[in-house]
Order: sequence, then C-alpha cells, then structure tokens
Amino acid sequence: MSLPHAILTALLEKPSSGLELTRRFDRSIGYFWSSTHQQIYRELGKLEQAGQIRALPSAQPARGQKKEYEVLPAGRAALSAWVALREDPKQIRDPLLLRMRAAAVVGAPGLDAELRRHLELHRKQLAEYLAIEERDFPPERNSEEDRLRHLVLRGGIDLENFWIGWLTRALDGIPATGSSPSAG
Amino acid sequence: MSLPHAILTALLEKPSSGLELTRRFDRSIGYFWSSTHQQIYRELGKLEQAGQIRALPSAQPARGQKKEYEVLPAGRAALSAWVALREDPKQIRDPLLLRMRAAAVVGAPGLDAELRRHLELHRKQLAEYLAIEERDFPPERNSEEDRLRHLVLRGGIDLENFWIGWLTRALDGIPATGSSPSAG
DNA sequence: CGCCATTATGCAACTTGTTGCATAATGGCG
DNA sequence: CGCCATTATGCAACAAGTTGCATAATGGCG
Repeated sequence: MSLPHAILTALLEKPSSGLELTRRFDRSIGYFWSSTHQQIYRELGKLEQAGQIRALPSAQPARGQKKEYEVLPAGRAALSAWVALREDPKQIRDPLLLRMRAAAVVGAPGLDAELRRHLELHRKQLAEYLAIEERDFPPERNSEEDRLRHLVLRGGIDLENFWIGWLTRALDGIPATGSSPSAG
Repeated sequence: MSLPHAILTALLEKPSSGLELTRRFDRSIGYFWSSTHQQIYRELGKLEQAGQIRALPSAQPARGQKKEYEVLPAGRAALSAWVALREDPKQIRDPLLLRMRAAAVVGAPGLDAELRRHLELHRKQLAEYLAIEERDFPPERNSEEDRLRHLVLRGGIDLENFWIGWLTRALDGIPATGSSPSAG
C-alpha cells in the first residue's frame, strides 16, 4: 500500500517521468522506501488508470519518449486520506539478526568479520545522511515542510546510529575469529 | 531467502510441528522474522522435499494430526552455508517515515496523535523485551550460545529505544493538533 | 451417538517486490 | 547513411508474503 503513495508524494513535489522518479527515489525517498524502475512504471500505469495522475499534455505517448506525469485532485485526496490512516508499526525483519540467532546453533566462524563489514557500511551511510543534512537543512530553513522533512532524515540518522552502537557492542561481546583483530 | 533458514534454526533448537513452530515464532524468532502458519506449512513442505528436514517416524501422515519435523544433516549444512554468506544491509522501508514525508506536502492534521500512539506501542514492546531479558538472560548464563541470543535480543531492545528517542524528539518538533496536549 | 470447540494441516488467490530482458527514440561520430 | 551509447518505457516470469477459507482429527458434553 505504500509505493503508490510514495510516488504521489514525489510527483506532488515535482511532476516527473518514470525514469526521473527512479533517480529521485535513489537519492531521497528511496532512503526509506526504495523501488526499481520496473515497479515504478507498473505503479504509474495503475495510478493513471485509477485517475489519480495524468500524463502532461506535452508528452507524446510513444515508447522511447519521455512521458511526464502530474497528480490530479483525486490523487491528492487519496494521499491525504492515506496520511490520516492509523497503521501499527510492523515487526522488524532483519536477516543479520536471524543469522546471528542461527549462528548460536550451528556456529559462526567469520561472523565478526561480517559484523565489521556492516559497521563500516552503516558508518558510510551515516556520513552520507549527515552531508545531506548539512546541505539541505541549514538552521535558517525552518518552514513546517522543512521541519517534517528534516525529521524524516533525522530518522535515518538515528537508525544508522542505532546500528553502529549495536554492532560495536556486539563486536565487543563475541570472540574474533579472523586474522589479527588489532589490524582491522 | 530467510524464512527457510529461520525454520531450520527453530527446528534445530527443538523438533516441532507446523503449529508449534508458528507459536514459537510468535514468541521468539518472530520478533525479528515474523511469519504466518500458512507460510510455515508451505515452507516445511519445500524443505521436506529438498531433503533438509523429515517428519519424525512417529508422526502419521494424516491431515488433522500433528506432524513433527527434525532437521537432517543436509539441512544443517544448508543453514551453516547460509550463515557464512555475506549480505548487505537493506534500506529501511518504513511507512511512518513515508507518511511524514507525505505530510510535508499535503498537510498532517492528527499526525502528532499517530506519533504518540506509536510511541506508546514501542514503549510496550520495549517493556516486553526487557522482561524477556530478565527472565532468559540472568548474569550467570553466559555460554557462547546465550551470548549470541542475548545480543539478538539486545538488537530488539536498542531498536525500540531508537524509535522511542526519535518519536519523542519528533513530537517536540511538530505542533500539536489534537485536543489538549497537556492532558496526553 | 450427535454436536461443537479446539487443535492442526493445508490449498488457492492475490499483492508486492525482484530479476532479466525487450523495445524504442535520440544524438554523436565516422 | 550506419553504428552505437544513452535515455527511456515497459513486459514477463518469478519469489515472497498476505488473506481467506477448507478440511480433518480429537475430546468434552448431553
């Protein structure tokens, strides 16, 4: 139920073609709702059929040619309705935690190396988020919209900090199996 | 790729029937890899066909009757191989963050109430995890397996703390729209 | 026995997300 | 023009997860 609403949000921020949406997802909305271009095109088709978006008149309906979409009033209404919904947080689903649990049963040579690898990846992601924060949310930008968008980004930052903290503590708690731990 | 391995892990900890697995998932593994009984039965069938598990000889193959499974050597080997895999962390996918982003565009009356509701739910979940920690991981239990399982639970605890922290800060940062904020 | 709640297994249809590939326009270069 | 890289749209098959329901055994109760 979320992808169409992610697309509506992106299109309201700026009318775009399928590929443009894909690129914007990679840089922004995709940080908390990722998607491929195939999924986006499929969803754009459904949204158009449902009368929630339409192709801009300028865009010819030919295959290899850009086709830009904009949100119709029905689409905005649908998005508003969705925002107002209550929805319980879902249980997490994390393969790394699952693998650690499995490791408790079948053993885990090299698990510490995998944890270190993840730690590095999360540090990189955190650095990226912090760079975006510095660029997009200087103190003087403080409208209601900016504050909400900033909070969303803050969610990403806090989440990376959670992983970094947990992984660091986990590495303290399990024995090293790889080559010299001091040289990592 | 994860559910079959979650099932193998659970079956290695203790041979079980489909419904027993479902219940154990609800209480334990399901905290980070949830599943329904339908999915579990389907997966048990596939694992049996693949020669990774087998029904215990005592269990008659009749429809309304309990059928217990145990892991075969091939299953244990498959699980070990999976544990040794590298797998990058996936992007988060969170509808609440998405809704907040949408709210920045179409407005969000009542969003603060939803955040407060989530905050309460996460506090409850945290309390549940802490109770489990106290019950299952007293200081004297400190085998390698216990430490790994405890780390997994710690992941859940830390994650709830992340949400509680973020939601609290978010509520500080957006205006209250509901009835008297001081009486919440 | 007949009725019913509970325990238990399982199928089918659907939705969502992923992977691989096909097709079409456009513009640069020789 | 022919060739090719790039941009762009899109289909099809598959995998994973969800929802709704069907079926079967068992044990308690009248």
